[in-house]
Amino acid sequence: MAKAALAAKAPEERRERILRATIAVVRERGFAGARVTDIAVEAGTSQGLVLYHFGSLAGAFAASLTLLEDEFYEELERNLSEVVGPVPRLRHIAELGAGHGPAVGDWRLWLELWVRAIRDDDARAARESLDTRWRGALRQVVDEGLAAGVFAASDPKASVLRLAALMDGLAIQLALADPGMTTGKFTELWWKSAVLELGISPVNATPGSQGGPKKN
Amino acid sequence: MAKAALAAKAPEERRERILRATIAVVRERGFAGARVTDIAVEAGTSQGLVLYHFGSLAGAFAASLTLLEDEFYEELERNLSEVVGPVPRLRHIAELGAGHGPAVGDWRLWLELWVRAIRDDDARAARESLDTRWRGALRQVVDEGLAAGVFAASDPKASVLRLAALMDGLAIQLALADPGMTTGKFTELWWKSAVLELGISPVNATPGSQGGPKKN
DNA sequence: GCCTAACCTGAATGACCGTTCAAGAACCTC
DNA sequence: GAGGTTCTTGAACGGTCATTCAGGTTAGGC
Repeated sequence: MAKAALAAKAPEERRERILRATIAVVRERGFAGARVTDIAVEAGTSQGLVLYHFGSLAGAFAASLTLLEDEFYEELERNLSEVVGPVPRLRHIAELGAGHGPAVGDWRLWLELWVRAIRDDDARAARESLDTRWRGALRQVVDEGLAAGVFAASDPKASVLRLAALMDGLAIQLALADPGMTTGKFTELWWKSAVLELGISPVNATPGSQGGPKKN
Repeated sequence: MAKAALAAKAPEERRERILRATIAVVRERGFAGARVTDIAVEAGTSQGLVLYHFGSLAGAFAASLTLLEDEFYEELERNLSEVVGPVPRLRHIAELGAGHGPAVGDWRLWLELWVRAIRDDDARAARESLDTRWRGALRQVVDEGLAAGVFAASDPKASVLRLAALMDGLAIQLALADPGMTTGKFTELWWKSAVLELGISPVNATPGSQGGPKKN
């Protein structure tokens, strides 16, 4: 019985292991450089199995995207639930981009996804969904702050769009290790914009005011 | 004599034609999908010649990047010189991203370059140089406005960084045809940020105040 | 008008890599 | 525990390129 249960799970576990391997390889080599063999080796199985489960390399890519989506969402939720109150949450978001959390902070993977989304429908859908969720989370924090009276925004939707886009733009420079861009700068540049955009008062805007002691 | 001059130029012209073809093909199919044959066909020559001039496909990519750089810079200069005064110039920049000018507005090509820059040194250098120039141009406009007293910025460098990054971030959505993102929205979202970031007074901030009649 | 060097071509080469396949292992059902 | 289904493997296949090459063409120097 125990053996049976274990066995029943094994194929499913293997499948997932392959999906994770796919993501890892894409992260490492990009979509363009990811080979079936790389994935098989990374997952500790054979090429054959990768194709057995997903039909083709493209199939493996597509399937790995939905895993990515799920994990991104889950991690985002977990991350934001750690912190309470609109200002600290927003600050937390500012710091999220700087590399907290493997899925969220993985900007190079994001770049890969964007480019793939130009020509691949699965990637396009995944990226769109990911982005929508991400903006939704940001929007939620903004609404909280608005309701609490600590944020002010005449057009919250536009503000969210801008803040999300700014983060992507800064992320490019972080991902490409632009000289002069660091995680610290990333956080502060974005935070300053958020303060400006949402009319956060200087009293609340100090990073140290609600978080632990921090030196940026 | 005339014949000689023409002949002397022919190989060089062909070379350049190949470089332009390379850019065109990358734009169309991406770096990952660009084949030597595609380039040869696009340029109206043979595969052999592409390799003869550039040694390898990667060589053709690299060489085409420097052409891209030059043309980008040239076009940027030309574009900005068309308009006089800091506010109209900044407004012009806001509209630049929305597709004016083939090199500047070509956001998909930009995405391709970013991803290639993750792993290719030539692309990395090209992208960095391109970005530096771009930020420099923006910085120049900002400084003009500061000197004229129509802009206010406590940290111009940071403002430029943010405005440049915001444009990249918005560009991603434009490039990927995100539902709800249009060239008009792109321009207005960026412009609003610029107004906020640079403390442009509402009197100056109205798009129509210095340009032709416009409805956004 | 030859000679040499630069240009140019497209067919041949060979490596790489996705996919197929034949065979076997594992395991569930009855 | 026999039969059948699901999983798993790795070798073999075949197609797709980048690159090489052998052989032209062109043109400028002499």
